[in-house]
Order: sequence, then C-alpha cells, then structure tokens
Amino acid sequence: MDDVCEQIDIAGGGFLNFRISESCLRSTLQAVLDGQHLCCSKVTQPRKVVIDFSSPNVAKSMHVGHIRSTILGDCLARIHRFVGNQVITDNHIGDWGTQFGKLLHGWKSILNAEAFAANPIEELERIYKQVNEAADKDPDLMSACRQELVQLQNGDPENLAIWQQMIDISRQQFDQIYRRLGIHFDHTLGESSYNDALPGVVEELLKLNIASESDGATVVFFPDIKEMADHPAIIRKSDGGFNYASTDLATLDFRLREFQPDQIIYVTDGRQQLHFKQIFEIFRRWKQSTGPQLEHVWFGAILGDDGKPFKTRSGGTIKLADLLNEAEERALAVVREKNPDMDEALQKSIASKIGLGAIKYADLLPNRNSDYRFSWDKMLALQGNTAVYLLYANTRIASLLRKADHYHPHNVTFQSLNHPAEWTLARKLINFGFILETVVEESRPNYLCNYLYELASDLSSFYDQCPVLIAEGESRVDRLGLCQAVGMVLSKGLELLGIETVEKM
RNA sequence: GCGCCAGUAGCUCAGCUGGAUAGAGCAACUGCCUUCUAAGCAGUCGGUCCGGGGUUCGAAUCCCUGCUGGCGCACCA
Repeated sequence: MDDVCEQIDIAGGGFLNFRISESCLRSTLQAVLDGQHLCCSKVTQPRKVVIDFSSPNVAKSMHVGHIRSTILGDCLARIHRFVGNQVITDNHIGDWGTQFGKLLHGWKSILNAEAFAANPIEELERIYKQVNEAADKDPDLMSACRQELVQLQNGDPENLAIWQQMIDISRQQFDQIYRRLGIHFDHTLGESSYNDALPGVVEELLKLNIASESDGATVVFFPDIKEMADHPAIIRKSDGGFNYASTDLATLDFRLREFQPDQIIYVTDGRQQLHFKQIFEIFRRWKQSTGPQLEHVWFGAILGDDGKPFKTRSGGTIKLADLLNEAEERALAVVREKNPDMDEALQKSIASKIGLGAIKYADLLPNRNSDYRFSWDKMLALQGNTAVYLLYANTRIASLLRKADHYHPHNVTFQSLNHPAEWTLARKLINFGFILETVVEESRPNYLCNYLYELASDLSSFYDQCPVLIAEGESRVDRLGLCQAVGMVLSKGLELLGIETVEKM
C-alpha cells in the first residue's frame, strides 16, 4: 500500500482521498517507456467475439445511415483485439429479398447501358425507383416482378447471373469505402448465404414446439415476457416465404457451429431492439445449452439538421462517398492555409487523415444511444473537441521528439517531475487501461473519446506551462520522457478509434 | 392501446451500474505568439438536470406518476 499510496486525507462528506504516490507514477511511466505496457493489460481469459456490423444493401449506395454501424463496429473490433480477444468481423450484407424482383425486371427492361457503365450503382437505384413506383399502380407489372423473384429463387441461371453481377458491383463500391476508412472484414456472409438453411431452421423450431402455426404463418409467441407478450415473431410467412427473423436465426446457428464464439455483438440502429430481443429469446429456447453471450449494441436515429427524422425515402440522403470527399476537401483547405509551403502530396495525405478522422471522431463521441443529429459543420468541425485536437496534440509530441537532440529514453528517471501540470498529465495517463475495460464492458467507445480528449487537454496545458526542449538537465530529459509516454498512449488510443495519426499538421 | 428510448447551459451533447461545488464543445466577451506547432492556452458569461411524489446519510443517476418528443408493434429488412 505504501508503494502505491502517498497519503490519505479525510475529506468532507465522509470521503477518504487516496493520493497515488509519486514513486508509483514514476515506475508506471518508466514501464511504458520500456515497452512493458501502455497503462493497460490484456484480458486474462481471451474470448472469441463475432462482431456483425455495417451491413449495407446490394444495389444501393452507402449513405450516412451506414456510418454509425460501420465506424462503431470497427472501433469495437479494434478495441477487443487490442485487449486480447479473438475477433471475427462479419459483414451481413443485404443481398437477398423481394427488392430483387423489381431490380431484375428493371435490369431486363429499362437498364441504360451507358449510364450503367458510368455509374452502376446510381443506375441500379434509378431502375429500382422507376419500377417500384410504376409497380404500385400497375398490378401486371407487380406480378411480373414477383415472377422474376420466383425465377431467381428457383435458381434460374439468367437471373442468378444478373443477381450475382449486382452483388459484385455493389461489393466493389463497399470495398472502396472500406478501404478509405481502413476497415477490414474477415467475412462477408450476406443474407443469401443462409437460403438453404432456412427451411430446416423453421422445421426444427416447429418440431421442438418453440414455433407454431398461426393464421397460416409460422410464429413464436412470448406470453411470459412483458415487452413481447403482444409481439410474436414471424419466422415463416403464410405464403411459405422466409423473412429476416428466419435469416437471423439461421445466421446465428451457423455462427455458433462455425465459429463457436463466446460472444456475438450486433451493431445496428435502435429500431431493431424488439427484433433482436425476439431472436435472442428464440435462440435461448432453441439452444438451451451454454450459448454465446448475445449483445445488441444499438445506436440512435439519424436526424436531419432540423431535428426531424432523416428518412431515406425522402430523397435527401447524403451519400457516404460524398461525405468523405467533403471532409477531405474541407481539411485540405485548412492544411493548405496552415502549411502553405508544404509539398502538395503531403498536404493531401494529411488532409485525408484529418478529414476522415474528424468524421469518425464525430461519430464516436456521442453516447451511441442518443439520436444522431446530422450536420455538415458538426461532422466536419476541425476545432474544439474533435479529432483534430487529438491529432494536433500528437504532432506536438512528434515535433518535440524530432527535435530532441541527445535524448534517450534510458536516461529518463522521472525524478525531476515536480510541476503540477506534469503530475496531472501523468495521473491521467495511467487511467488508460481502466477506460478500455469500461469500453469493452459497455461497448461504448465514447468513453475512450472523452478520455483521449482529457489526456490531450492535460498535455496542451502542460505544453503551455512547461518548456520541454528549452528546459535544462534532468527536467528536459524527464519531460521528453513524459511526452513520449503520453504520445505512445495517445497514438494507440487514436488507432483504436480507427483514426490515423500524422507527424505534422 | 401496448412496449422501447429520450428530455441536462442560447445551440449540440457528456455525465446515468447512487457520491464531493453538474461538465465539455460551439456561440458571446477578456487576456496570451521576439521561446518547443495559437488547429493552442488561461479566464468571464451562461443551469428549475422536463414537472410532481418516493427510496436514501446522500438522487441528473434508482422507483412510481404526469407531460413532451422519437421509434417499434404478425407476414419489408
């Protein structure tokens, strides 16, 4: 206790204040510099965690509605991996469903080859929209579309080939976005991967008396669960077709057998809460033995600038690619202004990291359960509590270390630390591991954002009050050592948020 | 109607598994660049934590209730 604790004060209100000892702080910082740890430890029992996120739809552009799942899921994957868990990421893309009837019909009747060559996704969106609107007024057209869908489901070679082409094109588009964002998936097993398994799943649930027939559909009831007593789950429609409940159950079953995970995390918006409660409950009844921990990590709705729900069909969707472009452009303007003499290629590379980092940070900073209010200015802000602030703090450290002639970490003892700003910074630094544990526990990266902002803020304050390169003797060495240790944690933290760091800005 | 989620500074939001004087960014205002990156630092201003009960030594946080808003509720995902 004496090693860790310096003094214990009796504070007001029945509080005891334990002050961490300076010697403990010194040895912790020393261990960071020695590469022993980063003020955090690996989990004692690594778990296998499947993370299901992003899940865009084939034949549609990725838009702002996809960023939360994509960025949040990737961040969680990074953090789980870092703390020592084995992570499997799976992109459950929407590559099956009734929309393909209309798409196939549109493809065969009104596809514009030139427009398709120029921008395939846009053309697919156009034909879908046109057929969809026309089919609403024209029953014959509607049944023609249904016929195309049946053909596809029956394995018609022509329709299958077209369908496959639409998937390939879409995946190219997805991959472009993921490449820009530095996101990788271990698997992309879309809804269609489970087609063959659907009948078996439903039959098994019927056989086990978990599901029953009701009004021609196959349904699971939850009479004893308050929230779901009036909300049964349909797992097979009265026309014999399957829906997303059946697909999700088949997917879950597959993952259990294929990966044998300890935990599965689904990152989707909050509107699917009831759906996942149903799926998890059905699964609990179905696989009564020790199943994986199932967690629905949900996030709030995306609202427009006016605070009203941001509806997809209203036509005002912002494409994800456009958002990323705009972020890079805005960042580039500032980079040029701040660094007029910098090489243009370097300006662009820095602007890209800043712009994309700004988007990720803006997305991860709010509590995920809050509704998301989309605003260009907020999303792309480069001042205040933003990625730029963290990146800037990191470049200051990088700059100091670049200029630190004759500095060697093994000369650092931290014996000269005595300024309050130094101790404030050091005490903040050692909280990193605790924060990571909380993030993993609650799947809330905003805790990490807040921590890194506080760390950067303490660094900026220290930087203002304590000269580093100009300091003399031990103080110079120790302050450089402190900066280096902070830089190691700060840059690791940014990496865990999926934000690339820069040397200069 | 039933259920889920939310309501905190002018705006956008943290904080919510009970703890000290409720925090940050933006906006507004005041200082700080002949010293390491001012994309910064220091400060001022700004609060009925939606209302009302309750539990507790202690409630923004937990419970009940009311109001307001968002979302979901058999055959879209």
